Amino acid sequence: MTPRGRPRDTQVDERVLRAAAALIFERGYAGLSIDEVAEQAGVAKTTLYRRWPTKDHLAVAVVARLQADHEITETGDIRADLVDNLDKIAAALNRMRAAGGREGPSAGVAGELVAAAARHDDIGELARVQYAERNALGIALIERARARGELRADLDAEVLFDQLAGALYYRVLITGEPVDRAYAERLVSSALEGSLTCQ
Amino acid sequence: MTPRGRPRDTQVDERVLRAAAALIFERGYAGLSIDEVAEQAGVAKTTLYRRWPTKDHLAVAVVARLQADHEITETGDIRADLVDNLDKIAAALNRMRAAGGREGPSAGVAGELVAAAARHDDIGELARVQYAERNALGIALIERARARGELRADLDAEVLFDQLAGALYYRVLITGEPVDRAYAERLVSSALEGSLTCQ
DNA sequence: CTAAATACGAAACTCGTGTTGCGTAAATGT
DNA sequence: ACATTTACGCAACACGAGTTTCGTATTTAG
Repeated sequence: MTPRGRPRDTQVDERVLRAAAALIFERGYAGLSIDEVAEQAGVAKTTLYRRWPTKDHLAVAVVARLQADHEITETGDIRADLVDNLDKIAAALNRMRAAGGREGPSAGVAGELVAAAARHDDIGELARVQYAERNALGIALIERARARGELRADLDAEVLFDQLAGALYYRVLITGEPVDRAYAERLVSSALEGSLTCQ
Repeated sequence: MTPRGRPRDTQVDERVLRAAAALIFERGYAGLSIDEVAEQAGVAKTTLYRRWPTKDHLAVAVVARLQADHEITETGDIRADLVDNLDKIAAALNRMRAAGGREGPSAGVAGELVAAAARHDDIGELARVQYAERNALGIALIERARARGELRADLDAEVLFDQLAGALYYRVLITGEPVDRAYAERLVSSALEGSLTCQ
């Protein structure tokens, strides 16, 4: 069941993604020019647009290749497991934030990707599926700790994970504050131990 | 100390912002065309660019006018106070999300504004100051509840507020899930009560 | 009244994204 | 072989953001 016409040149994808990655990580999202990518990849612009219909789609493809979806580690200690997985999320966010040689509090490429998902339904749908999968893994991790008796029985696992991951994204995208392992530890402590005086 | 030359026509700001607001709320961010705004406002494009140097700046000005910064209410019951203030944040997010007649899980204009803050340092700086003020109000609210003895003494107020606000932004910008008062209540319950089995 | 300073308006311009039309290349089915 | 289908490359194009140039209008300083 090979398709009818001339097959696509598989080298095109590789060369374009490589050139685009070089540009986006050197000059940032605004410095990523489609014409320049096409030229550096030695490919016609029309060929490029056949694969990625907009600059946003191309940028998402570039970043997606580099975010090797991190494996979830599980030691059996929920505190350590949560810190570890949040730290991996934070690392991925920091990589995107730093693209383009940026330093300050700006969200960098991470902010552009949020807009890309808001602009194009297909990108948004794809991203939400990925996030849903990651959320499900985190929730499952929490549920298993609850089954072991580490966590309280009436816990809201979905909300708990939103609180943890959400705080990281909030700082990177909104307030511009740094996120690192130390922050992940504060976060997990606060969420697990609660804030009410002892009941 | 009036400045030297011809004074600016104050009607220009009003007419431009009104025209831009109409366009952005009817057609969304992509449907906001500078040429069209200038035409509908009866103003030359150069005049418009003298006030707002980019489309992003204009869009931020439009949205900023509509987000009458909500007053913080305080009843003395920290649970009710947090739910109330989170609900106001959620309402503002939902307004931005719905601009342009959008319905689905997309972040809508909210996503574009995140990117605008990432692209332009001055917008980012302005936004971060606003967020810092709002965070400070939330943290102060929490601190007063702690002083009253409602909350535990060793609590991390900064992280607690990140958890609450962050979960809202996470759902709107990232996972696309809805945020409403019911969710705010789940959120506050989870954060206040913690997740560990009783210590 | 005159000069300097600033604002407004109109038109032409640059630049980047994305599209279109057309000629050519490489595969399949009969 | 030959028609069909799809991919590639090239050039021209449409469109919107943002800039530049220049003429005109309105204000203050002297």
